[in-house]
Amino acid sequence: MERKRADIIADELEGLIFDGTFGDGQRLDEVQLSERFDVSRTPVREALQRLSQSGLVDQLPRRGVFVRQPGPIELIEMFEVMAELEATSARLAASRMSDEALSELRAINARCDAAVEAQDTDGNYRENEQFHAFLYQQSGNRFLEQECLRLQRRLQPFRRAQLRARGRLRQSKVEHAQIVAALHDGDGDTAANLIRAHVAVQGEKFYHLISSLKPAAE
Amino acid sequence: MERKRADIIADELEGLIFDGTFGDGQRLDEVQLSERFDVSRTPVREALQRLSQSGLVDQLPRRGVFVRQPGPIELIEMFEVMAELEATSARLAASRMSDEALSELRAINARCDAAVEAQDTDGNYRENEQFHAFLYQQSGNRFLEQECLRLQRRLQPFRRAQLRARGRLRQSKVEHAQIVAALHDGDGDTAANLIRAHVAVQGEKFYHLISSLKPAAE
DNA sequence: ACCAGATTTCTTGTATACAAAAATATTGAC
DNA sequence: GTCAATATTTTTGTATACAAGAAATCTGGT
Repeated sequence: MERKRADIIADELEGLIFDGTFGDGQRLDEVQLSERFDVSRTPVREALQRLSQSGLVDQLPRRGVFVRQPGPIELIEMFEVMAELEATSARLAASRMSDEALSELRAINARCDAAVEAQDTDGNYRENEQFHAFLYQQSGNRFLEQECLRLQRRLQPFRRAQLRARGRLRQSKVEHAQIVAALHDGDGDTAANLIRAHVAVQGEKFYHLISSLKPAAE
Repeated sequence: MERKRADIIADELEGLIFDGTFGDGQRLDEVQLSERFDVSRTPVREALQRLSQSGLVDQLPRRGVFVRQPGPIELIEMFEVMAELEATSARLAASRMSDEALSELRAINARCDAAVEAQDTDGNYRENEQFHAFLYQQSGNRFLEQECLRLQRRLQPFRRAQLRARGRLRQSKVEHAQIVAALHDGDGDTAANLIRAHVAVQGEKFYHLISSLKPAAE
């Protein structure tokens, strides 16, 4: 059993916001939700508070909570920050990671490549996440690791959306290989620059994706 | 009136944790706190949840919440991340900030220097915070700005503690001047490196401060 | 018909009541 | 006296009840 009802509800709501079931600006009614999840308002309120702190909803006092989907500009900004945090991870990892860790990274990357070859989108996504998470860990800075994971989680749905962009997978594979090489050489600055570009490009791709869709939506 | 009781309590508790009234590992009893603030358990619980998300307390299911003061290692880690985020701010600001903004920055820095000369510790602290906050803003990345402010707030009590270190103020003044100069030149990389060192040194100073105190405490 | 003020309804924020789980105390066997 | 099993107490998590603020509706005047 997961810890508390409030936590389950928070995760559930997070998913519903991520997958767009609750659109931007939509009000989340406490009683409606409590009926939906068949609990009282108390755990629902706790869950909503959590989402509010995560920035997924805005909580206006005495007014209610409203879904707050990041717009294209904010997304670019978030990817920009993510790129910097990951770059820092890589730079630190380059000087701190052991030979065993490097082997482990290669192994993860190999699984990632294999998934690409097998057209296994889900598998590739998982291993790719692993690749990045492993780098956070190897930065040797636990706090940095936590912050990276937090932001990665937040950007997850958007990453996933643009993963299908044509040719992105091949390109990503090449970039990963370059990153591993830089880490092998202990060249922190190169690794940092590579990762920065690798992550930032996702934000840009997503931006273009959005822009091309926006006119159609109106 | 501040938004809700829960918010007031959260801020109050935050202060009590920051100033050390509640030490590391101490359990925060819901009923005790509700009596102390003369409210029911409900707003207290909401406040505790907020602190839990901010990382100021650990919340063990069905066990209670416990104060979680960062140890020296974690502090260094946090300062390291802060340094990177600020470095990014500076780098972006160097290419994005206008001439008017640069003037404004100079003005803030002048007030900061004046406070140093006047031995006005509090004033200097405020203006110094302003200086940094202004740079976050000038990064042109709102998300980055928010993240910087969040972490700055978290590290506030520790910054303050080591601010009195002998000669630090003078040194800090010089560093600020260098940073302004780099921004004037639009030299983002130099500005980033300067800021990174400027912030990271605080973490190191604090580490040494702690280390020298630790033996005495035992 | 339209607007201002009052009234009602609805929703959030807080208090209290209850349930379940963990910590503590108690009792009994060896 | 010590340990273990059980009973009691505490404390957290959840449900419900109540209060107060905001939105919506109604009413009367122009």
